[in-house]
Amino acid sequence: MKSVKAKDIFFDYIRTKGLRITRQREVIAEAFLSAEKHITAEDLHALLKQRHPEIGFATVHRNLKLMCESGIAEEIKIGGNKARYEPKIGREHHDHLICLKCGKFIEVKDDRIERLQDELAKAHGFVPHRHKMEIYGLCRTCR
Amino acid sequence: MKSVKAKDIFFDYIRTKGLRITRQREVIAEAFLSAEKHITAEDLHALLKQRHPEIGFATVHRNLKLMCESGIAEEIKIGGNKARYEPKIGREHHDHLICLKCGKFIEVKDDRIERLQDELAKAHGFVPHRHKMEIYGLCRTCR
DNA sequence: TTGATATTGATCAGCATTATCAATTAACGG
DNA sequence: CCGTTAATTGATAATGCTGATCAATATCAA
Repeated sequence: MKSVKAKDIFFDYIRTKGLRITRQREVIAEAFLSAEKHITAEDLHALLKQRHPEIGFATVHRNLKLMCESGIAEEIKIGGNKARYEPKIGREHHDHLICLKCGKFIEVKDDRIERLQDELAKAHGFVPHRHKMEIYGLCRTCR
Repeated sequence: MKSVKAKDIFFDYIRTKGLRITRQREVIAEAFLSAEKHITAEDLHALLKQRHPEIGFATVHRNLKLMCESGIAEEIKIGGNKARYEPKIGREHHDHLICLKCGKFIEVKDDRIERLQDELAKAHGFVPHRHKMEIYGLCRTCR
């Protein structure tokens, strides 16, 4: 199961770094991995508050960062808004279409674009590591 | 000359909106249009301080926003860092290659990618307005 | 020149995120 | 199982950037 694997990767990362596995880390990782995509630290904290009212916001924040470091999560920043996070394990890289009106996110990927992006970087002497592409417009229901 | 045209567009926009042309607006627009690309509000303010120590940071900030509204400037936000601004008039749309080590920006454009981005949006029922593409990697000198 | 009002500059307010710190708790060795 | 060490937590303060406020000033049409 995807979420189990991701949690294992996270915990392995923690152990490798000499850090510690805590009750909070388990709870936060589980909640994050089964939560809706593109969740904010605030929303994840609110979600956790239901069953674990003792977990503080700073801890949620710290652990989202740590999950990013470990490779199981990715931070997405759109415009100047607050950061959003999505699980990354077992999921392909993708980019986003963003509706200017309702704010909806759609995940997309086009292999031809990916290939051209690599070519473009190399043509300028760059060694590409990662990229970010956002297309803003009006979605089907808002246009 | 490019910068003259841009200033005219800016001032026309100001007049059309019933706003006023001030000494500060002139100075800020000139400095911005001849400054290095990708400048921050802070750096532009520091630059202006040399000859015009009376101009406040808030005014620089406000007028960069206003120049964006008028169409002669564009705001670029990379990651969660402070906003940067670049002149837009007489310049084509472009995207950025960003060096992960030295932070250098390179402007790039690929018509094939642009076309595919439009197709991609339309294929998902989106009406594309604008997009943003950043490729992170190591530049020629840093790799 | 005058009057109406936009602008300025200094400062304050808001926000998301990060740092701080005392108290707690995980992990390890014995 | 116990005790020690140091990472972690939770509350809160600090930071950094951007926007808002407001009295004083400057613009511009009449």
